[in-house]
Amino acid sequence: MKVADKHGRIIQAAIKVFARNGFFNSRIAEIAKEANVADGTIYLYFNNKYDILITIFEEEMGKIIARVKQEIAKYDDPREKLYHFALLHLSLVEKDKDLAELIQVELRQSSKFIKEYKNRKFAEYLHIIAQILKEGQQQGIFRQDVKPGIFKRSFFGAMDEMSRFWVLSSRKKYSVKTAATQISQYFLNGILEDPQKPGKPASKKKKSTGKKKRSVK
Amino acid sequence: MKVADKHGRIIQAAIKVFARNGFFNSRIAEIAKEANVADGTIYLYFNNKYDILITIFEEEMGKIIARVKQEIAKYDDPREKLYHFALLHLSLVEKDKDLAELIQVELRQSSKFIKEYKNRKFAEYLHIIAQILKEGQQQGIFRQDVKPGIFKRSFFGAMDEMSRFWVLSSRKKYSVKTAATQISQYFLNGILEDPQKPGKPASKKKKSTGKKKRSVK
Amino acid sequence: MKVADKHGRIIQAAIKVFARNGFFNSRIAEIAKEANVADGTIYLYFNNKYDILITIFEEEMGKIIARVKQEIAKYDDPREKLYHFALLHLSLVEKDKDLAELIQVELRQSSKFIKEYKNRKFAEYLHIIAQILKEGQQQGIFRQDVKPGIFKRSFFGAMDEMSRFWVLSSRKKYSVKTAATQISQYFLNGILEDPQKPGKPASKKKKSTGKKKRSVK
Amino acid sequence: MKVADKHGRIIQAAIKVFARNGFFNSRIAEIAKEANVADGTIYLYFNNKYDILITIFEEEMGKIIARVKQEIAKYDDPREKLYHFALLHLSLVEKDKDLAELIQVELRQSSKFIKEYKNRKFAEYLHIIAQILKEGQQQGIFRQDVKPGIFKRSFFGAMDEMSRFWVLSSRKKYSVKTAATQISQYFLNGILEDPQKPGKPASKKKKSTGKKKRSVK
DNA sequence: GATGAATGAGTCTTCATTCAT
DNA sequence: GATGAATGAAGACTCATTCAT
Repeated sequence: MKVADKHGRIIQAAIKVFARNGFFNSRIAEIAKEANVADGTIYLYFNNKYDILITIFEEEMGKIIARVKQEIAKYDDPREKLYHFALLHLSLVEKDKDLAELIQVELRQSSKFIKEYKNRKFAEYLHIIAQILKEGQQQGIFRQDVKPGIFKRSFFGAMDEMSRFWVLSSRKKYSVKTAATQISQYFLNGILEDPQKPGKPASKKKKSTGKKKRSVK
Repeated sequence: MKVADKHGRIIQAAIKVFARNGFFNSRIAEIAKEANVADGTIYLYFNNKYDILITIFEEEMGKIIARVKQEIAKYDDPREKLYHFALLHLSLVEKDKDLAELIQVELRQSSKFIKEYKNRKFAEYLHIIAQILKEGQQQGIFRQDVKPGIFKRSFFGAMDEMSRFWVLSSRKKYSVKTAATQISQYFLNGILEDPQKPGKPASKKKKSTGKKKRSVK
Repeated sequence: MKVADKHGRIIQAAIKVFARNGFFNSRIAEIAKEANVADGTIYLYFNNKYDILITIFEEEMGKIIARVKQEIAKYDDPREKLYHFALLHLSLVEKDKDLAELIQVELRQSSKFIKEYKNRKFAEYLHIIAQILKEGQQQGIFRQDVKPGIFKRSFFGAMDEMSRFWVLSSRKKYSVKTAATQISQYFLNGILEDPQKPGKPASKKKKSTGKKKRSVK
Repeated sequence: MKVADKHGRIIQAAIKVFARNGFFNSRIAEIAKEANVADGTIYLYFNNKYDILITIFEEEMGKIIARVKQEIAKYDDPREKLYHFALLHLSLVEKDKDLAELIQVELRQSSKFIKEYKNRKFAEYLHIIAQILKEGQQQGIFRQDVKPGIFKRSFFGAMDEMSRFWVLSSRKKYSVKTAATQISQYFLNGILEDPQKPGKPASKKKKSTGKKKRSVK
């Protein structure tokens, strides 16, 4: 396995190198060295530098999606599903920071330089979140006015930004569990102390009301 | 003013060009052409290509931060502040897509190739969110167990992912107002139909119940 | 025989591939594929890429020379020999265009990149023409002042340029017989209507005669 | 002129280098060095390596064609024209061997690797010869059955092969004048001692006739 | 200050050749 | 002998940066 599977070795090397330097600042020669193959060997397995990046995305995202689907299938309750989605997502990020960084930082901008590339895997990943939401809506657990298209992006974005923080700062102030719990709490219960109060009060400008509702601070 | 302010013209040209091609696929010559100056002139105003990017970030983020601070200062209620933060953020994205894209896609990875650059402006931006939260917590409006470090990133991440969708897809399924409303709703009230129910039920595996599809809580 | 004779198969494949792409734009891999052998197998039969080219030349030119010698030996009259030389030369070109093209286009410049290679076969081919001429001169058929060194190249060049036309244009405006007849006519009789008139009149500048358009001779 | 005119300097350098090594074995770096410019500078004047070759051909052939047309316009007599065409052609070859070699050896095979390139200049050059012939035919000087399409290629081929000999061997056994005279003689008068005899005798096989016409050698 | 022609370091990619199987 | 995966040297071309004008 170490000797053979050049494809896998190159992929792993590329993940490391791309994560370290960024795609554009990575050299094929560096990947080759990291993978212990000759420069030219890389071109026996990939068409070009971009192709390596795309392949990483397709293959690794494929694995992640399968893993996540399998995980949330364990739970019935959409609330549970959402929480475990977050937990697993953040765990995977923690486990393979290089890959996480790559997906977050490099593949996001892939649309910029690979016009043809449609990020189907990413759409598929987001779709899982939307499905959980819809399930909950059908069961009457989640509010009907929540728009899946906005929710899936918000939820993913929340986790993702948290991940970026971990990935880039290389120190981790909060545990995966804490982060997953907090984030799912935000989305499930909101952050209001007393949920009976409306989340967004009728727009009332600071200066418009003479009888100040309360003095901030 | 248009003719004289070379610095500004170069910055604007660079925003356009970087947004169009990405930083690494943008050419100094293209920026120069767009700005109607000679290639060499750019080096009278900036040290190098990276410097243009950093300057864009510093200057434009500075403006945005000032703008946001001024906006939320209009409101007393932290809930209002949060909503208007989201509304303004998304409006700014909509108004200047090039800049938004640049900040989202390119500057995120600036740490990759500009090791010395610490993204203070971005931290400052996130800090505003944390401040709103803390304010609400002090007023007893927001729950005390919400961690500012996680919340600020989650909230920002939610908006940001939504923005990316707009910026990259160039079609806009939802209005700015809808998105801002939805997102602040998620974070303030959560998405539960009946907020009395706890957001995260005691962990209960699917397989545990054979018959009933599921009993929520 | 087809299966066994790898040498021959490689040669034939190389002729095809070289003719199609030119020597420098041909790939060993392509020749190997065309010959239905592995890339490495080629190096069991040839030292390197150049060696294939040289071998083609040596072997194929050898066959051609033998064929031509045998053909002209059938005729006594040097005039006949010359005509049949042309006829056979052009017929061979027509029959194997790939080989003809290769010899014409690629092997001509072989001296450029294979310093050691002296084109003996080609010299031998030209020599046949010179021999015919000398024979005719000894018989008093051909003029004594015709220089074999110039004649052999002129005659060959005439046929060769005609061949190149056929080979490169892939359409054939004139038949082999017509071309061979015309060319040998040019060299044997010249193109003058009245051979009594000298071919090259005493140099007389245009401007010398004001009225009469010109007086030949 | 030495300092400026980079275009011209690069062209001259390329002619030298291409002639020395052949197109495919020439390095851009070598041309740059020869021209005393940086590698990159070449790309300010030419699109790519092929473009240099094509430009050489177009520009230099253009000059040659103009020169030749001007020269033969001095003479009225088609026979004179033909002779002076040959004389000038060979003189030009002698004067700039590098260019001559380039045109002969490299540009001939240009069709192989530059599919789009149509060799119009070369066609134009050949056309001049055909025009001389037609002129002579109209004046009743040249035989009517001579086909311009064959004649122009034969005449050019004769000169060209002679040139190649000079160019490649770098020694010159015959003077330009001798060669020009001989070649035009061949084509105008043929090589027969007694032009009254038919150039091509009725096909008569060696062995078919018992009374040998003559014993060869 | 402004220009833009010139520079040349840097890298992806190709492909003839090798060699373990 | 035959294979074809692996090698790695080599080169066309790009483009950020400089500097003479």
